[in-house]
Amino acid sequence: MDITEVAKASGLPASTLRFYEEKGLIQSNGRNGLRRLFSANVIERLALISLGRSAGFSLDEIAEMFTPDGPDINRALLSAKADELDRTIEELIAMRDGLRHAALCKALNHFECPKFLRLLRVAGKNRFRQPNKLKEKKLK
Amino acid sequence: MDITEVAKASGLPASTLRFYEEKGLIQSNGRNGLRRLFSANVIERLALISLGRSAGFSLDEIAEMFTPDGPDINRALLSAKADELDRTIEELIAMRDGLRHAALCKALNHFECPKFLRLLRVAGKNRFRQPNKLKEKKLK
DNA sequence: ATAAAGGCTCAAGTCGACTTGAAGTCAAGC
DNA sequence: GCTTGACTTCAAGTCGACTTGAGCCTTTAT
Repeated sequence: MDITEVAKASGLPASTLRFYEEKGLIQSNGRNGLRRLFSANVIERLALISLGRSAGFSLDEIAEMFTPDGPDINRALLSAKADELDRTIEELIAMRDGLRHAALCKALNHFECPKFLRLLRVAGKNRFRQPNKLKEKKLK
Repeated sequence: MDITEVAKASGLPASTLRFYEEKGLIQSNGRNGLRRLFSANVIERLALISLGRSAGFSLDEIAEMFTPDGPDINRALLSAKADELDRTIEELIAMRDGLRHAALCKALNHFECPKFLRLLRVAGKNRFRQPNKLKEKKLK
């Protein structure tokens, strides 16, 4: 596949694909003249990267998880990341429940609503983290 | 409370608290000379902000959700954000299961493992998003 | 054979979320 | 009364993840 086909199939701009290749997250297998050629499985790999990003992992972390630099993959690392996700999932559930409650609750100020506060405190046990923005990317 | 007390209680550096105040995410209620004074409920508000961040919301989104600029809060917005979180949670669950499987699976390459691919595809139905880094912040 | 389309490289720019640094203020202790 | 240390402002810097722009090279259609 050439780069625009991959771009269309994945929804990512070509510039991002070049950037990911430079970072070692994907590989092109050879060139047609100047032009990169990709094998079809790059699409799956991009889906995985995208999923990892939406799970809050950085590109470096994703590379670490899925680009074995040693003889085999780091299973302990994968388990640790899975555990990390479990904690994040709990937080998101608390946040979602808090939002849903706040959308219905009659209290003017959520901070006066004991139910809301309790939902917050459930997630309050966690250590501090800071993920980032979410941008939308339309699929053409 | 003064700014260092808030910093200790929340685990956030004073610089971040000033930054959040400037953005309108928190308020100081008056000054003692030059120095900001905060009321105790700022701690809860910071917990909420922190939770929102870990749920992938930007500071602007959090402000939008929890700083009513009209007569009352935007309940539809809160529901929409809750729905957004539901989709994110599903993705994270798929990712977590994928990671856990990959940590055990004997296949050299995850892309050759049908179980792993199936887990990916579950989350593949979603549109593309891109959150960001997670940094750790120690609580002293 | 030439021009337009689209790929290429490489450097620089952008954006959100902070952080850092310089320079000033002020209350408290010696 | 002067230093010290914790606070203040404001501008500039940083970091990750891309995006954009300039200038160059090919392939393809005319």
